[in-house]
Formats: sequence, structure tokens, C-alpha cells
Amino acid sequence: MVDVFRALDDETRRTILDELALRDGQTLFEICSILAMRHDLSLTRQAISQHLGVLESAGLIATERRGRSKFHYFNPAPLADITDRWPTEKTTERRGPNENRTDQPVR
Amino acid sequence: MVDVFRALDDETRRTILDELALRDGQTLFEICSILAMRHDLSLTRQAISQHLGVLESAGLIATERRGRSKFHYFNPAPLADITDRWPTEKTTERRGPNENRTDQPVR
DNA sequence: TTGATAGGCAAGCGCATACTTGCCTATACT
DNA sequence: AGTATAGGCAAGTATGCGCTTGCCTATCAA
Repeated sequence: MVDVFRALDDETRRTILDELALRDGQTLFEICSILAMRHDLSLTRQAISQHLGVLESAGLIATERRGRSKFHYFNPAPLADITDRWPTEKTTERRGPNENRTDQPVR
Repeated sequence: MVDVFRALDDETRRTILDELALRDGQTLFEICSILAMRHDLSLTRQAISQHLGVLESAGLIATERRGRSKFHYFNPAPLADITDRWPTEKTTERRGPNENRTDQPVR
């Protein structure tokens, strides 16, 4: 199991998420060619496959196998772990003010 | 310069942000004792100092020096880099629908 | 069946990162 | 002055991570 923070700490994985957000349901080979063409990333298929494994382990992508192809879908749900942990003005408006935040001395 | 994603990829640094969110403006020694007392983290002062350096380099904390003390303040602004890059339902309501997101075939 | 396509598994390499250790500077107190 | 406090700098170690290489399995078409 990989947490969201580690999964996001890699520019290649972030670019993969970008591309899946633009066009969902791509296969490993499609992602490989797009990374090579549009991002000048000359990585091996196995490298990309491992990145996809990390992203899936973190819950950021879901996969579906049909025949010999495997389709990858972006799932932004785990990103809520970040905004829930440190709410900012933009992410609090549906949850109300944060009542846990105080400025009391420790102890 | 450290980006937000790398800075967040460490549980100790995330805990530091938690504590600064609870009580802002703490010094290095205060953070050290709180991590030891409330989180069972037995790290050296230098380790914590390096973590604070990473967080500051990522813009997640601001510092202010007075006398021989240095106070640390949580700045959640860089977290917007994450929600802006992959908008979710909760983070889009002030920016309107994302018009860049399409499902057109590539090329 | 034979061959091509789509992907998986596992070992190994190199480098980055977290942490320690040791020493140093600067501010405050007596 | 002398001493304690708050923090910084730099080198060394060790584990983790990204990536490659090599080989293997499964599906589809001829």
C-alpha cells in the first residue's frame, strides 16, 4: 500500500495523472507513447508500468482488464486526504469552519 | 527549491504541519518536544531542523527570527498547486467547470 | 500451430534522501 | 568576562526509490 503523498512525489506519475485526466481509460502502451511524444520522456515500458502500479496502489487510478488490454482510469478521490488534512479557504466552504484549529498553548 | 509534492512525502513533515496548524509560530525546540511527547518521534534536533528547511523551501512554512529564536508559521498556499492541477468537485466551485478536460482521441 | 501483441515478475544498479554525529555561531543571562 | 540557550553547517551512513535488463505468461490473428 502506497499513500497519496508518495504517489504524487514523482513528476512522471503526475504527468500520467494529467494525461489520464485529459483522456481516461488508456492502456499501458498508449500512455507510453503519449509520454514519449508529448513529454519527451524516454522511459521503458516497465518503468511506466511500475509507476502505474504505484498510482493504483495509492488508489489514484482504477484498472479494468479486457482481453489482453488493461485500461487505466483516473480516480481523484484520494486527493481529498490532502485537502481534508489541511483545509484551506477553498476546500472548507462545504464543510464549515474548522473547529479543531486553535491557538491555545500546549498542555 | 523543493516542490510541494516532495515536501509532503514524509510523515514527519506532515506531522509538523499538523502541529503548526494547531498552534502556529512555534520554535524549533518546541516542535522537537511536541514531536517527542505527542508522536513518539525520537529524532535529533538537526533532523527536525532539516525537515523545517525542506518545508520552508517548499513555501509551506514561513519563518521569522527574533533574538535567538526562530518562529515557524504554516502557510497552506502552496497546497493550491495540488487542487489546481487536478480539480475535484470540492475545489472547482469557485473556478467554474474545467474547460480543458476533454475526452477526445489523441492526435 | 506459429507469430505478434499486451502486459507481468524479479533481480540488479545508481542515486537521492532521512538521519546522525561533531563542531561552530549568535543571542541572552549573571 | 563566562555560561547557557537557540540554532546552523558539513560530512558520513544507510535505506529507499526510479529505472533498466532479461525472461515469462496470456490473448488475438494468420
